[in-house]
Amino acid sequence: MQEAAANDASWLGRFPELAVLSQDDRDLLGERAAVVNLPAGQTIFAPGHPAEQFLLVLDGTVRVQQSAASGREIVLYRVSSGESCILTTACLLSEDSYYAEGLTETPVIAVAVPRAAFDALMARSSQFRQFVFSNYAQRIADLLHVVEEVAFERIDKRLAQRLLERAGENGELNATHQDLASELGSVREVISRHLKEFQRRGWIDLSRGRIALVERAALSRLAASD
Amino acid sequence: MQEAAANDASWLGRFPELAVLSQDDRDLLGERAAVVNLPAGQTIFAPGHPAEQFLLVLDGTVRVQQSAASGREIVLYRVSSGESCILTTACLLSEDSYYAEGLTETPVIAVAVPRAAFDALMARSSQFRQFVFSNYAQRIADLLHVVEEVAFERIDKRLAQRLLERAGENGELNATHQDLASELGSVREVISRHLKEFQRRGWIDLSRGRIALVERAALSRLAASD
DNA sequence: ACGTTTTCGTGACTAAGTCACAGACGATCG
DNA sequence: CGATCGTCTGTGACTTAGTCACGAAAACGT
Repeated sequence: MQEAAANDASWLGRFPELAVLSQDDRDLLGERAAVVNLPAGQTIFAPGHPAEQFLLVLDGTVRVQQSAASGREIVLYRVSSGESCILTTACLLSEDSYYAEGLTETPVIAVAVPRAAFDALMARSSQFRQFVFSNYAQRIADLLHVVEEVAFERIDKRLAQRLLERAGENGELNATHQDLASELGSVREVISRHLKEFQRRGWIDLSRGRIALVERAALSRLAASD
Repeated sequence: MQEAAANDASWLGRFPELAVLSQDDRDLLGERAAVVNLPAGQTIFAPGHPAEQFLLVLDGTVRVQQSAASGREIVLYRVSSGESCILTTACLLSEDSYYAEGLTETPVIAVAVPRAAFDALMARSSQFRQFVFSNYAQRIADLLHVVEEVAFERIDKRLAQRLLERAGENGELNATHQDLASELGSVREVISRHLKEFQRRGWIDLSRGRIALVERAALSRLAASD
C-alpha cells in the first residue's frame, strides 16, 4: 500500500538526510511514528522526567536550556524545523541526570518515533545512523559554542548578537530584559544597563517588553568585534 | 585461529561494555584495531586537523580543551582508561570545524580503530552502538557540567574543586597558576590571588609550580558550598 | 656566575554580578 | 474613569572577576 492516508510519511520531505532511506525504512516510520501537536510552553524533557521518544521537529521551535539553583538560566540551543531533539535520546542513556530541560517555545508539530522503532532503524539503516550521528555532532558543536561564549566573550557583544538573531523582519522583538538575561546566562540588571547604553547611542528603541532595532549596522559591528 | 599473538584483543577486558561483543566482532577488532603508544603532549585532534580513527584509551589521559583567540583556554573533559575519545568521531561528521582540541596529558596507550572497521561494527553490532552512544551521552553530560560551572559558579569554589580533584595521594599537585587558570577558563592573576588567600588561611602551601594541600576539609567545604 | 626564561606578585583599572529598593507601565475591576 | 495590582524597568552601592602593565623571584643552561 503506497499511499497510506493517516500514517503516511510525507513529512519525511522535511528531512533531506532521511530522504535516502529505503522504502522499507520509510514504511516503518510511516507505520510507527506519530505526528504530534504540542502547545507552546510544554516541557519536553527535564531532570527526572526523561523523554520516552525520539522527536523530529516539523514546525515550531524547542528551546533547550539549563537552570541553576539560583534561578539563573542559559539557553543551550534551539531545535527547529528539520532538526531532531537528539538530547532526549542521550537522556535515555546516561545515568547521571542532565540538568538540561527542553521546552516548546511556540506550538510545535513533531514526529514522535517510539524507542523500539528508533532502535530498529539504528540497527538496520546506515543512513538513519548517519542522520542521528550528524545530529549529535551538531549539538556538540552548539554546546562548544556556548562554552566559548560564556567563558570568553563580553556580554555586550553577546547581547548585540542575540538582538540581531531574534529580531523579526520588522526589526523588533518581544522580550523582557529578564528574557534576554536568561538567554545569555546573565542577570537582568546587567542586560538593562547595556540596553540603556545601546539606546543612548541611538542603536535601539526600548519599550516595555519590546525592543526595536534602529541601527542594525552598529549592532553588527559590535557583534563581530573581538 | 583463537590466539593471535600480536593482534589479539585482550585489551577488550578494559571495556566492560565491549566484553559482550560476539566472537566475530571481537575478532574484527583483534584484526583491524592497532594498539598505539603516544608520547605526552601529542595533539590527537585540532581544528582543521581532524582525527582519522576512533580511539579507545587503555592507559594515560587525553585532555580535551577549547582555546580562544585571546590565548585563554578551558578544559572540557578528560578521557582516561576505559573511555573513548568520541569527539573525534563527531569531528568527522560535522562540517563546522570544532574549536576543541585533544592533547595527550601523559604518555597514552590506546587502541586505534580505523574508520572502516568502526563503521562495520556500528552496522552489525547493537552492543557496539550502545557503547558509542553511551560515550556520547557521557561527553554531553560533561559539556553541560562545564557550561553550568562557567556560567553560574564562583571561581574560588571551582578552584577548590580542582585542587582537590588533581591533588595526588600525598596531597600535592604540580601545576602553575597559569595551568589552573587554563583548566578553569580564567586568568592567572585571578587564580594567583585566590591561591594566595587560600594560603593566608592556612589551607594550602605554595611553591613554584607546586601546591600542597594542608586543610582538605576547608577546601571541601568551599567546594561544596553554594 | 651570568644571562635567560618561566613563574609569581601587585596596583590600578574596567566589566560583570549582587542586593535592595523605587518607580513606571499596563491590564483589570469596581 | 480611576484605583489597584502584578510585572517590568531604573539605579546606587557594593563585591567579584578580568585586564593591563609592570617588576621581582626562582629555576635553568652554558
